[in-house]
Amino acid sequence: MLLAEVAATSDAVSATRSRLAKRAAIADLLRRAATGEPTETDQATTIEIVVAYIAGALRQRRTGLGWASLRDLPPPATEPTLTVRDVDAAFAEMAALEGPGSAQARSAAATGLFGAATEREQAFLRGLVAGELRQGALDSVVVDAVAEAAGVPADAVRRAVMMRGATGPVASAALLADDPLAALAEFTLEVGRPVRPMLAQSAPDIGAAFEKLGSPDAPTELCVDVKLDGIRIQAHRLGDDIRVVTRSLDDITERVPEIVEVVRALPSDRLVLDGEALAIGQDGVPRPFQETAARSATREATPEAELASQLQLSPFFFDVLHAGGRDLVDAPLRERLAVLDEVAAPHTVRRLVTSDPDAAAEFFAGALREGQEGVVVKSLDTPYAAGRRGAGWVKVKPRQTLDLVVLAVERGSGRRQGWLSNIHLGARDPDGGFVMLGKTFKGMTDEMLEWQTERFRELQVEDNGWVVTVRPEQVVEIAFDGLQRSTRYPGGLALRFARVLRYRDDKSAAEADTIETVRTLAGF
DNA sequence: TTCCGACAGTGGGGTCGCAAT
DNA sequence: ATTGCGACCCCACTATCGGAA
Repeated sequence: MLLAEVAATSDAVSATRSRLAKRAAIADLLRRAATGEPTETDQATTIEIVVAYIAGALRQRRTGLGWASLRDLPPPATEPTLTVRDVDAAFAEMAALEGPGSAQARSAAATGLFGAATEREQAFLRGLVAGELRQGALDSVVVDAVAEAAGVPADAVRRAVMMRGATGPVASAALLADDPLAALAEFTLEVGRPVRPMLAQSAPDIGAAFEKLGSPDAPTELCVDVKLDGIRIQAHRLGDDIRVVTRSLDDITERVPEIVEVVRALPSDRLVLDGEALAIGQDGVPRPFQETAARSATREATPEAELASQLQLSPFFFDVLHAGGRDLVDAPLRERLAVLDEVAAPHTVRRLVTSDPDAAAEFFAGALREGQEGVVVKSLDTPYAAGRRGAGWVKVKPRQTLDLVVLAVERGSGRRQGWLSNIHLGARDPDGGFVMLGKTFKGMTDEMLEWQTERFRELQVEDNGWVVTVRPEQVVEIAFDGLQRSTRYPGGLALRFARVLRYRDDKSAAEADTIETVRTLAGF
């Protein structure tokens, strides 16, 4: 199959806002991809590549190519000749390059590939490399399209994808099998093969979380887990063979020997566990997320690094998908927790099971006093809905706010093209001026974007084509999750997950919060 | 007919590893 | 040694479509 056909489908997908029409266009592409290659193997490969590309991704996890390396492209070809397998082979080659001179070799390979692409194909490839296709369809829509093309229920495909941890192999199986449903049914949980993790929704407070999960009439018993501020881990154990992966199913086994040891010492030798890993201080208090992130991102535990850091990650498990030969994905949480306590104690997350929102609120407050991030409220009746932001789990975190001053605005892109979008935030310095603490584009409605575009044009003092600097007069109320150390900003600290609550026209910049207030909040 | 669940989009800060400078 | 880029860890929020109620 030609790359041009995939690009043409991408155009059709972009051109409509209807998800059903997007799905139909992709299903049609997949049907065509499922025929026309010489061998069954080529056929399967082609489907896998097309599934990746039309979902806006390359098959290679890392190519070393990024936005910056595509600034200067060779002149485009006039006729489309590239097949999707040519393109995949080219990226595979680039991904395999390493060592001195690799950047040049990669650049040469990219020039070769892009030089063989037409103008339209170049744009499509650039979108794939940068992960910015913006056609209104990602993996979920493609999964639905696979179902349509194979003539099977979407749930059957979705479930197979969650078990396989990837869409490509599931799509080729469904599209090439004589009996697609039977082929999909063969994708079952396999110990050692990562599964897409179940995600949580969020709620502003415990009461809202209970409302989402409980029955409106009678009190409902719910599980309240402490939410830890670390990295998500999924641990697989098959005898002495242990594997640890992250939320995106990246294998980090080599980086976390201490977690491997914990799992190895558990009483069951066939396990799939879901949990969180983080660094805990000598005092038992969780270390800041930045330290956990640094520890888990360090690839080789060199002896010096080991000595220097002394920082160990501790795993805390909150779910179990398989134990001792028994699959638990479809079992209700209540049952899974009973098994979890048998196989993972004491390395489990602390929890409370209650139907009383007040008791849950007290538990939440206690978790915060311990230095934890918050809680996750869970229905005890739901199965493990992998890979979807299912309604079964709801997280609750505290929210802090500050009144800050807008120092500059950046032009928006994509659907925010034409609007001033991303605002720079400053705290007042009592000695004069403002100290920048970060930026945010979150929490803005279209109406606010419209308003702020006009407002900041009024306050404009400079426009360099990307950033519009403004007179520091507009106060904005910002919500955020916490403060972290920063080397980027002059105050040495930055806001974590800042978002706009509202613009405050009742306050002048002279009444905005000061950098001292922020420092006191941060405690450093 | 209205409501709401699921999805895509729009980017945020920090960290490491790696190649080039 | 420093710098710039790529990849990936954490993520919040709004707009929209289309099926459920």
